[in-house]
Amino acid sequence: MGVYTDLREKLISDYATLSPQMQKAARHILDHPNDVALRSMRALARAANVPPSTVTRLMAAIGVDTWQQFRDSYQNRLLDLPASYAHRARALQNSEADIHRDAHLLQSIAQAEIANIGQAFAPEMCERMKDACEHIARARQVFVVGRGAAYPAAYQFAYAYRLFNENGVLVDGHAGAFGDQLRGIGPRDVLIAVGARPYIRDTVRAVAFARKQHCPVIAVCDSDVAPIAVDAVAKLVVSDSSPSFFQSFTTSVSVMQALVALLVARGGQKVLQRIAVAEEQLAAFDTYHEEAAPTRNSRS
Amino acid sequence: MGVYTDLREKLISDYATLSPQMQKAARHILDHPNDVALRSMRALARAANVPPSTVTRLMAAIGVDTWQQFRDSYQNRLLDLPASYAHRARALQNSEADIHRDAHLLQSIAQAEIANIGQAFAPEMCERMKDACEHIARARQVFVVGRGAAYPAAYQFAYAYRLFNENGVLVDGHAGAFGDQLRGIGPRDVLIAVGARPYIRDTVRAVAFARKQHCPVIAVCDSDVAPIAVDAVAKLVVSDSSPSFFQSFTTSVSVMQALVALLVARGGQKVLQRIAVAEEQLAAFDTYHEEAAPTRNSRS
DNA sequence: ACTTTAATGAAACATTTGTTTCGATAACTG
DNA sequence: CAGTTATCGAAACAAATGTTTCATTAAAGT
Repeated sequence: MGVYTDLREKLISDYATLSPQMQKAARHILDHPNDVALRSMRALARAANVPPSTVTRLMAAIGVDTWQQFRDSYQNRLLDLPASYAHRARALQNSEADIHRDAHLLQSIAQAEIANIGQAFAPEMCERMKDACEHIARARQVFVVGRGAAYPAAYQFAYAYRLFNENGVLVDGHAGAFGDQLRGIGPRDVLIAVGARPYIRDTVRAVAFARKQHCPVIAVCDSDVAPIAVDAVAKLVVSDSSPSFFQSFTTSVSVMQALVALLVARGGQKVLQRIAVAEEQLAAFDTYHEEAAPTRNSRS
Repeated sequence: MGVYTDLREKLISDYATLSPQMQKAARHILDHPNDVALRSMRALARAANVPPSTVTRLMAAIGVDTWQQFRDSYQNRLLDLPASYAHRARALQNSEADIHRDAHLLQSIAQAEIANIGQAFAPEMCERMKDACEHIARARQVFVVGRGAAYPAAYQFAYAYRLFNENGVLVDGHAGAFGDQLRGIGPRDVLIAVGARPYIRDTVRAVAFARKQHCPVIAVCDSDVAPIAVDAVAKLVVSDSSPSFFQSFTTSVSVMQALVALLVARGGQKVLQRIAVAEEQLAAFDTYHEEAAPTRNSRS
């Protein structure tokens, strides 16, 4: 069981000295250790976008004679892990509390997240998501509102959406301009409102205002009868149950992301091109960090 | 096609009707399920003292088309993907594309989310989260930085953290004050940086600056060798793989939330009281919508 | 500028893989 | 008993795997 850690550590410590292509391979291995254990070397190379020879060379570079050796150590790691996620959590529940309380809490969180995702992507919800997309695709302007803990979900959608459409508005109420941003909202627009109990007044007001202007509302919330879901054309109900003290909006983020994915899939090639343009612009603005060129002369 | 529900059950129930040699193979499979997932069919046959053809025949006998299918289900069990999801997704893949393409996409997203959560909350990562909490709990000030798509994760943490501690700073670079917000950062503070490839320059710069000031860094990122993870005291690696076009930061949000939960658990009663106070304040500011009193005649 | 070196991907290579074929053997049936 | 069937394993097969080779290219050194 020590073999695995050694190889992984070696991969990390030697990373800087590796050639660019080997870095690509090493990185994929570090990020997808299970691929090493379960898939073939060639399959891994394909996934990493690297010729098979590079992987072989990488083995030599980190002092491993053969891919089989490397793979074995990763398989052992898999075998050391308790078999099942559910089993893991259950086992922890039965163990002494003090040392494992943290671990138990984390496992509970993970379990809750998975359960929430499962509910949010149940068949009926998927149908509702598709309906929601129809409305969004037809809309003149797409407003998104989410305050407090729900803000990340709203932001996430607005950020991604703006990469391929210019008619998205994140109603974030900066500088108190909460009302301003909704000015002009009407029947041909759509408002996506994110919130869960306790509902934040601003969000409820925004929904009420939109409804009064006959603007269709898509509600991402915790109940079919949530105040922001009344008369909504699509109610995307996400469970926010969490063992932690706070309500969990992570599932809302997932749902918002799924909406974006649906829109992109619907938009086809044209949307992809727009995204490419947006990315170019970001690169031109020097937004992204250029990865360090592999230090050639810094080898040990 | 057909009975994917549980191949192991099928093996057990049909065991009596199988030919002696097939029973030998079946028995070995039942006794050594991991061999199915990790080793080759021929290797398994050797271990079971059976010619390869027997295994192939066994597959046909239990109604499985190909060894690959069989092996996949055992690999999934190892990876602990909830079976229902894997199967649902696979079933949809085989269905007519046009109507179900959206459904398939959504199922893939759900599946990916669950897999990502599973990885992020693997035992080793849980250890790292606990380490990270130690640093946060000791810190004089807690800085959080995340730009672009990673912003929701950073925001989520800052928002929740501020409910029970006043030493949290969300480095969001509003009004270009990106540098200002990091002024005074030092060895007794901690910087939590969230980001994935492509890394946004601001985030990388923030990390570099913090490191120069000898401030410990907690990196929530997509790789052990991410630029923002260099020399980090805790590297929380979250996979951002997603079938959608965009990288998925939902797992990062989950991890950030888990950090908060750990901190709250660690803080005990005192923290809970502070949260109660914070909520009272919010209520006093009229932040929350008062739910309509259940109208008497609107019984469910 | 030229030489030397390192890096890279395509192709070739020998194995190994999962599957199929086919003759041999055993078991059962009439 | 003969004849049919079911079972089995060796061999053949195409497809894949992991590795090595080699020519080409890009970078460093002189």
